Amino acid sequence: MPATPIDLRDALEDRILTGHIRPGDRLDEAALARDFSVSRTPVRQAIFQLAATGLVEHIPRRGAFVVEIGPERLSEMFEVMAELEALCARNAARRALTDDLADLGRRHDACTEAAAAGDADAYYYANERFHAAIRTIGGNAFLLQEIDRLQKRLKAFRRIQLRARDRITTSLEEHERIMRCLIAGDAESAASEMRKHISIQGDRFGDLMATLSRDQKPRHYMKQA
Amino acid sequence: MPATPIDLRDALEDRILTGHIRPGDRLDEAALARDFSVSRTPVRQAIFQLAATGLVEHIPRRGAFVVEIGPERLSEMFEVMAELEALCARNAARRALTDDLADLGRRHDACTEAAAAGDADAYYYANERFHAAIRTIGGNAFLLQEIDRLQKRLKAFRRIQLRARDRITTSLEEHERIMRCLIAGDAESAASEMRKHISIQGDRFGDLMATLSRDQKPRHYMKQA
DNA sequence: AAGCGCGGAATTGTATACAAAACGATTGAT
DNA sequence: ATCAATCGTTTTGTATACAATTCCGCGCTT
Repeated sequence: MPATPIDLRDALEDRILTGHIRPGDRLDEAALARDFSVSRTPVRQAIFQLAATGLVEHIPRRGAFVVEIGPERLSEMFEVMAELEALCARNAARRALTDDLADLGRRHDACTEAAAAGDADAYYYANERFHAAIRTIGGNAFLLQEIDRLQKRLKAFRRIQLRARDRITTSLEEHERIMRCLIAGDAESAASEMRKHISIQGDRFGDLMATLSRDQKPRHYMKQA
Repeated sequence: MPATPIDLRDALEDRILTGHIRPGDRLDEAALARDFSVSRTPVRQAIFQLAATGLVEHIPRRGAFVVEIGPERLSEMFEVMAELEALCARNAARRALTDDLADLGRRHDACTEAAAAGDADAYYYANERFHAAIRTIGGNAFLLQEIDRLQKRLKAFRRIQLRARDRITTSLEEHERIMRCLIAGDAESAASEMRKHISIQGDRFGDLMATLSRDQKPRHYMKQA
């Protein structure tokens, strides 16, 4: 990538999301500037923007670091995510048209197929599409935007994917239940099922994190000099 | 304020939140730079940060504008806010210690007094403190952070306050109900009451907005040249 | 008179230069 | 030998200069 005149921010964000730059790493302005063949000025802009969204933490005269999220914070984020997705489901149950449900059904089928094939990657993708559909049907554009933002922040920590076979099976069952609620137009149940569905992922992820972080020592800066 | 070496961002944000700079206004880099007695560089940083949080919208070669939120978007934001506060309430119901409840009771009393005195400003403040307590008891730091961010974005449109007398009365009744749920440890009811409580505010605010916006014409830029 | 194009002024975006603060390491004292 | 202070280096933060684009108004054409 020789030059990125339009949106350097996305390029940097991408490096973080893809794990090229990892949590805890310092964002070296000069190095990034060289790397992207621009001056430090636009690099700093990008860094500050990412700091404002919460993806990186900027410490005034020390530098910017990709946020390191501990298990507790991660669990908190999943709790919020669960609530937001539950809201989508609640709205979707009320607002879904028959066409929407048909489309959703197709996406659910795709999940089923991926699960049957035991293709974890395919399931991951189909799962995303299933949830995306529900979010869209929910029809709250602002909510969608917030969910996207939160997803980005979580994605940085999704490098280690949940590929456990049994999880896919239960995940699919949960989708099944959610779908039934949506078809029935039962908003409260849809919300509650969705909340559970996401929470479980969060719990599992949290467990995994906790396990992995055991042999990772705290890496850098302290609050005060 | 002759100089703001540390955090210009907050100063700018404050100008927006206090209505000194209003929705739809363009943020003139040069003017702000003069105004704060700094160069354009830090001003631009601040603007970009605010853009990333969603308070201002930055259009590449056109400038930055304080976001103008229409009634629909506002309603969406309130819906999300209601859900987030409901989550706080749900957690608070589960996690509240007796000390927490005692403190909350005192804050509730403050609301009651303000309402009895018919002091809308005092009620507004006491109300804030009541909600803040519940959020804290909820104990999800990330959630708190998100709520703060959302509040800021809404506050820019709260210049016109809800001072209706009857609203205060019903608001107080709603607080009463929420408190009972919290004391009883009924998480689901607490969440649902809180959601209703916030939603109503949103609806009323939306109505007000819709009324006011009738004689305000669209002000600026269009998507494409 | 209305629409179009052209040119100057203003504004945004980027680069570079410089000031100030933090970091690291070497040196000196106890 | 350990700790502390100081000097040089590195890195962040700010200012300024300049390039590029957009905005705005003028005059021209039809």
